[in-house]
This record gives sequence, C-alpha cells and structure tokens, in this order.
Amino acid sequence: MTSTPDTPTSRATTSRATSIPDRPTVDGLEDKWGAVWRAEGTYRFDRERALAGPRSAVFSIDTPPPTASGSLHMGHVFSYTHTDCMARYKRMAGYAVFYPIGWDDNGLPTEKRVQNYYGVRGDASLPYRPDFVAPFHGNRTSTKAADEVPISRQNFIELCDELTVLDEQAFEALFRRMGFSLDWDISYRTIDDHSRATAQQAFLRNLARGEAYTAEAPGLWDVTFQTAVAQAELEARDYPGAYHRVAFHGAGGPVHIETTRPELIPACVALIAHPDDERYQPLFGTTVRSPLFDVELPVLPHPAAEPDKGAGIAMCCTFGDLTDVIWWRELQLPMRSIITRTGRLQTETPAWLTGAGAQLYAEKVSGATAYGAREAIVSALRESGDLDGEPTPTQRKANFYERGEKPLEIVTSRQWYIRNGGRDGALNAALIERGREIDFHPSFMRARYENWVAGLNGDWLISRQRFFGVAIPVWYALDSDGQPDYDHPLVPREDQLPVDPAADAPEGYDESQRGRPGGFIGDPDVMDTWATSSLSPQIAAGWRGDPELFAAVFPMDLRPQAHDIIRTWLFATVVRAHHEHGSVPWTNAAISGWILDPDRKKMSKSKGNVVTPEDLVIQHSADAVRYWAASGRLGTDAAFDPGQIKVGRRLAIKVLNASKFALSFGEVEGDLAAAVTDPLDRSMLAGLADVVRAATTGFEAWDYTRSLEITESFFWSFCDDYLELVKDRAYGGQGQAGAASARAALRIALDVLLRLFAPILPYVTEEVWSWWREGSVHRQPWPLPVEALPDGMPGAAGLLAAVGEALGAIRKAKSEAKVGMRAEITSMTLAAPQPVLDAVATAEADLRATGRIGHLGYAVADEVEVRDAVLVPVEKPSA
RNA sequence: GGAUGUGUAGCUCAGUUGGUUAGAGCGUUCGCUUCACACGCGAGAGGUCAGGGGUUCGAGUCCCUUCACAUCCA
Repeated sequence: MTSTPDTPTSRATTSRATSIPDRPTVDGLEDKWGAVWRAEGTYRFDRERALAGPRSAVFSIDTPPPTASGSLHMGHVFSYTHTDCMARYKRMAGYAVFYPIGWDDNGLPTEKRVQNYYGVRGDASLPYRPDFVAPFHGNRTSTKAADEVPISRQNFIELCDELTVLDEQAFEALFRRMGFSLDWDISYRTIDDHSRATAQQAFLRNLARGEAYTAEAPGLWDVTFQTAVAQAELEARDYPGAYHRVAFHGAGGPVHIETTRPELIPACVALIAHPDDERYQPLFGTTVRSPLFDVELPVLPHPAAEPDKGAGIAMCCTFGDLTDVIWWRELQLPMRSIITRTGRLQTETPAWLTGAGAQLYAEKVSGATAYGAREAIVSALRESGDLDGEPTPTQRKANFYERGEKPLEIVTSRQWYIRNGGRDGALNAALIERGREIDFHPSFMRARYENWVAGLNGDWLISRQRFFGVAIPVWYALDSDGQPDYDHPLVPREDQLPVDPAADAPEGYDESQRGRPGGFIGDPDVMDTWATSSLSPQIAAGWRGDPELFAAVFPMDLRPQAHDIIRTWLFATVVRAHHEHGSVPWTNAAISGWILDPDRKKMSKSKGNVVTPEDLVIQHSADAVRYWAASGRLGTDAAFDPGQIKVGRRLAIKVLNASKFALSFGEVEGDLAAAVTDPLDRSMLAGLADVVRAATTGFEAWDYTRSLEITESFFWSFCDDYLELVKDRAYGGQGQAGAASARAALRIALDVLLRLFAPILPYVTEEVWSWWREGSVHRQPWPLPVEALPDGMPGAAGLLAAVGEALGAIRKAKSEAKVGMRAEITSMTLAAPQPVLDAVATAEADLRATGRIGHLGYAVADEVEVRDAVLVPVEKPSA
C-alpha cells in the first residue's frame, strides 16, 4: 500500500499536473461527471455538520415532488434548474444544503395512467386476486371503458405501485442528466410507508385539535370519477346550454322562470327573487305549483337572486348549482335530491311526488342521465303548454373538476374537511399573516396568495372516493342495528401508522367483526393528494421519527414552485404548518413562470407543441439547456427558444476552448498574485473583482439570471479582447516577467470564472476544473473579489476597456479594408481622447503585437479612430 | 367585474436610486482559413422605449390616463 500525503486543504495549492484533451467537447460530459458525482457523493447533505452547527448554516429546500405519472416537460426543467442554480450557489457559499427529492405518485393522475397503461379499472366491490396479470403493459390500443378489466382495490394499487416505480426511474434519469444537485439519498414517494404514516399522523393531530372534521353536506361531485372535489380543483369553463322559459302556476296566473336545467324541476323546493324586485314582491309569501309535478312551492326573497338574469326569478332545486346550496341552507328549505353519484336521476320515484307527477317520473326520467331527463321533461313541458317559446342557446359558466370533462353535480355526502380559513375569519386573517412571513420571489406573487385566501368560501375538503391514496386512518363503531357512529371515530395510535382501515382492525376489535352489528367499519376514503404533498417539508425533514434532523432544517429556507399552484400546494402547506407547528413551513418561496411556445401559448401535450427535454439534452448538452432555463427570471413566463439553447451550447464550448488556451502557456511557480505585475493584467483582474461582487449580489437577490449575464458578458470580452491582447506576451514575446504576469493572471481569472459559472454550467466547469485542479469545483468556496485582485494591488478596470476600444478601432479599419485580422499595419495613427491614449501607451507592446502594427503614432481626438493606416494584406497561398 | 404582471431593434430580453449619444444575444448584411475555438473571428445596418398628458433643468425610468396582451380570482 502506498502512502499518500494528506490532501492539502487550501484551495489555492491544489493544482495538479495539467492534462487537457486535444479537442475538448461538451458531448458526453453528463455521463462522465454524473457517474463521478454519484460515486463521490458530491451533493450529499452533511448531516453531522448541520446538526452540530447553527440553523443559519443550513440551507434547506422543499423540492416539489413531481407527479411521476405525468410527462416530463420543459416546465420541469425550467423550474428545477432555477432551484438547482440557487442550491449550487448556496453550497459554494458555505451552507450545508438540504436538497431532497420526492415523487408525488398517489392520486388520480396515477390512477388514470394505470387504467390506460394496463387496461384495468378499480372496483372496490371485487375480491383480491393474487394471480392477476394485467392484459396490457403500455401497448393498449383501445380507449373504450368497456374494454377495461375490473379488478379489486388491492390489485389496482399493486399496479399503481408497479408503474409509478417505472415512471420515477425516467424522471430520475432526466434529473440526473440535467445535473440537478439533489441528494438522492434523501428521497421519498408520497405513497410510501413513511409518507403515509406522516400524512395520517398529521391528520390525526388535526382531528384531535378539532382542525379536521366530517360533515354530511351538499358538495361538488365529479360524476365521471365519482369523487368529491375541492374548491382548489375547480375550473370555471364555458359550457353550452339553453334557457328554457317555464311556467309555474300561481294563484294569480303563471309565473315564468328561465332555467338551463329543466330536468331539475322535480327537485325544485322554492322560487326565489331579489327582495327589492318590485315585479315579484307581491308574490313573496305565496305559493306556486310546479309544472308537470304539481308540487307546492313557496316564493321567497333572497339577495343572491339576480334581477337582471333571465326572468329575475329563479327556481331553487336541490341542487343545480352552488347558489341553490346557499338558498337551501339560509332559507332552510327541504332536501329533495334526485341526482345520484353517477350523474343519473335516482331510480325510485321520490316520495314528494304523487299522482301524474309520480307517474311521469317513473315512466320518463327514472334512472335517466341528466341529458336524457332534460329531453323528456322538455317534451312533456311542451305538451302541457308550460314551455313558453323554444329554448334559446346560451353559453354559461359551469364548474368542472380540472381533470374532468363533465360539469360537476352537487351531491350530498359525508366528507372530511380541514379548516383552512374558508369559514372562519380569524383563521383566514392568521393565514394571510403567515403569508406575510414568507418572502415571495418575485414579491408580487404574494398577491396570488392573498387573493386566494381571502376568496375562500369553505373549508378544505380532503376526502376522495378513490383507490390510490393515503387512507383516512379512522374506523367507525357499528351499533346493534349496524349503523356507524360517525361522531366518534376510532383512531389508531401514532406508533401503529401507517394503517389501512380496509385491511386492519381497530384496537379492541378483530377482523371478524368488520361490517357486523356491534362491530366496526373502516372509513372507505383516501385523502386528496394535496393532503399528503402539503406535508412535503415534514416528510422530507423527518418530522416523524427524526426530531434532530427536523430541528436542524425546519422551517425550511426555500419552497420553489410554479405560480399556478400557489392556491393549492403552497397554500395547503402553509395551512398544515400553521396548524401543526404554529409557524411558516419555509421562509422563502421562489416562483417560476411557465414555458410558453413561440406563439405565447402554454405548451401542452394536447396542442402537440411539446418538446421533450431528453432530446434537447442529447442534442445540445445539459449545460446548454440549463443556460436557457437560467436566462428566465423568477416569476416570468418564458418562450421556449431553441436559439437560446444554442447560445448556451456555444458558451459551454467557449469555456472549454478558452480554458484550454489559458492553461496552455504553462505553470507559474510560487505565488500567482505576486507574479501579476503588468498593468493590463491587473486591469483585467480588477474588472473580474467587480464581476464577482455583482454576481454575488445577483445570487443574494435570487437573481441567478443577472449573475449569469454579468459573468457571461465579462467572459466574452475576456476572450475577445484580453486573450487576444496578451497572447503574444503569454507566449513569451516580451520577456520572462511579462509572460509570467500574463500566465498567472490567466490562471487566477480562470479559477474565479469557473467558480462563477459553476452553478449554471456544472458540467463544463467540472471538466475544466479536472484538467488542473483536485476535487470538484462544486465543493469549492464561492469566489471573493480579493481572490481576483488582492486588496492593495493597484488595478483599474478602465485600462483594459480603453485598450479594448483602441483594438476595436484597429479591427474596424481592417474590416473596412476587407483584410484579415492578421494583416499587418505598416504604420497608422491612433486618434483618441487623451485618457485612452494614456491607457494605450501603458499597454502599447501588447496592442502592437495584437494588431501587427509597425509604426504607431498618436493624435488627440474626441472619437477613437484609426487614421492613415497603411495595410499589408496577408498573401493568400495560390490555389 | 376585481387583482397582478407585461408592452424597449425583425425575434428573445437587459436597462439599478431619474442623468451624456437607449444596450446585449439571436437573426440579417459585409468581410476574415486567425498558431483555444468555423459549434469560430471581425465589422455594419437596425429603436417615435404601446398612445396621450403631467412633474422635473433633465423621463425608457416617477405620477395620471387610454389601449393591447397574459395570468389569477369572481
């Protein structure tokens, strides 16, 4: 075994023998360095250091767990790159960066994908089949529901588990290729045992404190997915309908209402007009009889009636829309519901119907879809003469579940809620106040939060009648008649979590008592996905089971996400932390914009304008794609721009080539800074010190784009002007000391520049670092201005700028003469303001070598220009 | 209807607390085989800063107003 000397800890002395490829390339760096970073644990969270040090030395990130069953799109790459740039900066700035990754794999998106991928459908009434084999594996051609094989809940869940694991592998591969410096050792899935236990524990504590409760109430219901839907999942869409002018029968003659839903006439409980509406004031307190069904109904005043809409008087049914719910509740009207959970009208004839009405119901509408019932009732109204005129088409706003295709119905059901300030002014105000404890980046995004919280109109409905989710961890005792006692749910102990009430029995009971009088039943529902993902900080930070870690990283420093889910994910997370910890979940929220296609439309699969990130990375390199993403500021939507990716690729290549060049002149022994004696070199380093200051300010203000722009713009003029100007001297054209000064300055500049670029371009910077340095550039400290130019060393950025201006004039003269830049200038006069002439005099040898100038004269002038140039064109070799 | 943001070169965007002649990249035009890079280098053309009004010695920047677009909430 050979004895190796201890690796020096000082950064500046860890140079190693330079080894540079002949033709450096950006292609293939992802695989090369991805493997090294993985093997070395380059981005591993330093737990020991974090626990030992103060909280302020940790930077913790609540990474969004992507929906694993969704497709990978540019939006992911965009937003995750923003976060990664900040994470890399913070790591270099000395923080112990806690940067976990999770996958959101429970919930409806996964169920839909499993349904399509395997050709199956969950059916809670079926028994488990241990030997079940799915008919398809992503190769299904039919999309007909009839072709789907119904399987048990447990079989369905097993398939969800199987497919999400596959999907997550695809995500992980992309995230690794993109160079996201996540700690893959800290990962979770929202369906794994730890997440389920955490979600259940948080729920049980909400329940114990009265923040979670059940209620049987009318609520929005999706008839396709047959589940209750929360306010945050609503989407108002235009939906075609028709106004039907229908006569109700009053004592003093017909009362006409206009409705888009005549099929609900049998569910009508009242007619309602605005209290100030003089047309209907005489009718208040009287009753009318409904057409066809002849049910006696009161005419009542309520301010929610809109006098300008339709006839100004409306029928209130249980339930056609949310206004009906308000009327029903506030006017204490009876419940006459006929729409069932499938969206069809109930088959049994309602008890409140009699005679001809009952017969009509039984014969024409019983069991019909809403659409079929409407047709039947309209034709009956036409026959009875109660339809005034023909229906007039209209566009109305209807509520849809964001993933659904049919308008939501309102169905009465027992559901679980978590208090979120939607029905409680004090809690609402407290949550708005919590929002003000969070720094939003950009700050105007707070308005989205406050808008949403202030506009809530009910508590957060968290129960879903679905399969693949975290079970609501409660059971209900059955009385001797087999009726469940919903008011006293049976709960597990926290150390028993996670539990599945469908498979586990509550304490004090055994499985044989399930469903029997005197026994118990499990709550059949699962939680909404957000009820779990709103706990991502608690899940990742070990709230359950790792209190030391939790104390070290919570509340977290950063929540990165896109602006469309402020109302859902961001808000829900604030609600949970407020209830559980009495604090914010994090102190900063970095809000990324969306990716739009070049026509400024949001990119989406249905529009067929999606570009897959994998292709782009393969084609242009991860650094190039990151460059494009980092060019988009927080909060700003960005057009997808392949041109910008190409610019990134060029920059990455330039970093390789310029670095190769800067390192090609050989080592400089001893103290590099002391070797820099030439004023032009010091000027360049002074400019670089300014860049370090500005780039640091940019990152500190969450403005990685500004940091990149400043560094990039310096780097290009460094290549175009400085490298050209010192080339001759660095080759030794002007003696030993001059060469040493140039070579040392190049190495200092490269060292600093690589670190400035490292958060944005992790691959090429790491590649170049490996040519001449030990370790990873990503574990180096963020550069300080004094590393570019030591305190006290004279140096003014203006000198290089002035010489560069003179060089520009020389290039212009050659360009206008249509000769190459290598063309010799036998003699010329440089006209310029005196300060520029002074600067040029300081660096005259460099300028003359670069411009290939023989005799150089000076003249004072306002503008910089070349006069009286005598050019010798380069002889072209004859063909 | 309410809220928020945006409007600067053909395109994508910078433009700090108001301060000389408004910048960059892409694209375009012209030129250059240049010893790191042709995936390169050099040069040029291109703008009534959405419109109107105001404050100021001075406005792309501040105020008012109109218009257009986007998103969120009703």
